[in-house]
Amino acid sequence: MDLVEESPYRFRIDRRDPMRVPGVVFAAEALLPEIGADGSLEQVAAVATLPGIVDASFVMPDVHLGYGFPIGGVAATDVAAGGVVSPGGVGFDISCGVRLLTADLDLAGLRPRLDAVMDGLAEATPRGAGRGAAWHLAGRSDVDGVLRDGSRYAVQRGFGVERDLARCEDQGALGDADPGAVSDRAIERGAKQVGSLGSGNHFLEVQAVTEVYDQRVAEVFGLRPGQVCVMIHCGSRGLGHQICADYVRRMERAMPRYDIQVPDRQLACAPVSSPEGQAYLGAMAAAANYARANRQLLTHVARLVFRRVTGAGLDVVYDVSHNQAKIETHGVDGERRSLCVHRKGATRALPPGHPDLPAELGEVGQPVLIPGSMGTASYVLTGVSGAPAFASTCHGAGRVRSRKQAVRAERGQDPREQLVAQNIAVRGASRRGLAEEMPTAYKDIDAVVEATEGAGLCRKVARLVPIGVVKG
DNA sequence: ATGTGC
Repeated sequence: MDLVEESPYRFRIDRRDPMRVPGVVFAAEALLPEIGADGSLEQVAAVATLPGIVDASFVMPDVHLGYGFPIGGVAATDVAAGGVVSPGGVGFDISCGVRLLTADLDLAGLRPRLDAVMDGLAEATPRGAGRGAAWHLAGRSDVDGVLRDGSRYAVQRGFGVERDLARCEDQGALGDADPGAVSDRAIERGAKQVGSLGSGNHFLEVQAVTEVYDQRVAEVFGLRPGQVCVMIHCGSRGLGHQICADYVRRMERAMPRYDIQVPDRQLACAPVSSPEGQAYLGAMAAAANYARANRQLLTHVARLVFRRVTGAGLDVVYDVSHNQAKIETHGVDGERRSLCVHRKGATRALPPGHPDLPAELGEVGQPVLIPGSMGTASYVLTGVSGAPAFASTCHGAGRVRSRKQAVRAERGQDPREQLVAQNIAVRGASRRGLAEEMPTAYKDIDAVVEATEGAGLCRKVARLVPIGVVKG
C-alpha cells in the first residue's frame, strides 16, 4: 500500500475508485515497518468506500488487522447523507474499554501487602471464558436495568457511589439503548457474566504512577508520582459478541435492499436511519451499558479487596470505551453535521471546554486511558483542541503478531517467569494465555503514544507501570 | 474479543 507522507506523523493513502475519501495513517516513520504487513491498510482503503463516509478513513499508530475494519480505526459517516453504521466498525467486543482507579496509597505503603492484595484480587475477580461473575442478574428487570442504565443501574443497586458516574463517559450509561433489539441468546449469554474479566488481552492491573508530564492536568485527574492505581480492561463478554454476530448477519441480508455494495462481506452495514441501522445502534448501546456495568462491578470487587487488605479507598479517574459507534456533531467542510463516528480500537479524546465533560474536567480535557501490553507501561492522556479524526486517539500498543505467532515465539520460554523477573506479580491465565499477550507480540507502547502526541491527537499526562496483574 | 478451533 502506497503511503504519502503529509507531515512527520501523518501519512495518506490516496483516494482511488471505489474509495469515496482518502485513507489517513497516523504513525511515526519508525513504526511503519510494523504497520500494514498484516493487510490492515487494505482494510483502511476498503472502509473508505462506505456510503456517507466523510473526511477520511483514519487509523491510529496501533493499527492491526480486524474483522472487516482495522483495529485502531476511526470512520465517520454523515447520517443525513445516507451514511451507514456497520457492526464490523465497532467490533465483536462492543464497548470494550478501560477504567482507571486511584488508591489513596503510595507504592511504598502497598509493597508489604502486595501479595495479600493480589491474592485477594485473584480470588474475587471472576475471569476466563464462561466462568461466572460477581453479579448474577435476577430476572428480566435486572437485565433491562443493566442494558438501559449501565453503571448507573449498578450504582443504584449498591455497587458503587454517585461520584463514580460523573467520571464515566456518558455519565455511566449510553442513551437510546434498546433491550428489545437484543436477542434472547445474547441475553442468555450475558446474564451470568456481569462483573467478570473475560480473557485475551483483558486484565485487572495494580499499577504505580512513575512519570507525570503535565502537573496541572494530573492534579485535576487525581494523579501524583508514586501513587498506586488500579486499571480495569474488559468489555461486554458473550453479550456483545452475540449482538455483533446477530447484526452482521442481519445487515448482510439487508444490504441489497439499500443497494449497498461493499468490497468485503465483513463490512456489512445499513444506513443509520434504516430500521436495521436503528436496531443495531439500540442493541449496541445496550451492550455498551452492559460493558460499563461490568467495569463498575469489577470496581466494586477491587474496592472490597483494597479496603480489607490495605484500608485504602479507590476513586474513579475515568471510564472510557474504545469499541463503539456514536452519533456526534462535528464540523465537516465548515458545516456542523450529525455523524455516526465508529471507533474500533480507538479512544474518544474530548478537548478542554467540551460540553460533554463534567465541570471539574472541563478546563483540562477528557482523561484518555491507554493500556500497554502485558508487563509494559500504560498511559493517561488528554484530548486537545483542533485535533483531527473527530476527537480520537489510539487505544493501546496494537498487535504485531497474531496470537498463534505469539505462542510460537514464546516456545521453550516461561512467560510467567519473565514477568516475575521484572518484579511483576501475576495471578491467573494459562501459560498459553500469557504467551499470547507477551510484549513481543505488540508494538512499543511508548512509540505508539509518542506518535499520537506528535500527530496532534492528544497530550501525555502520566505514565504508569504494572506492579501486579490479574489475567483472564 | 468469543460457551476460544473447520
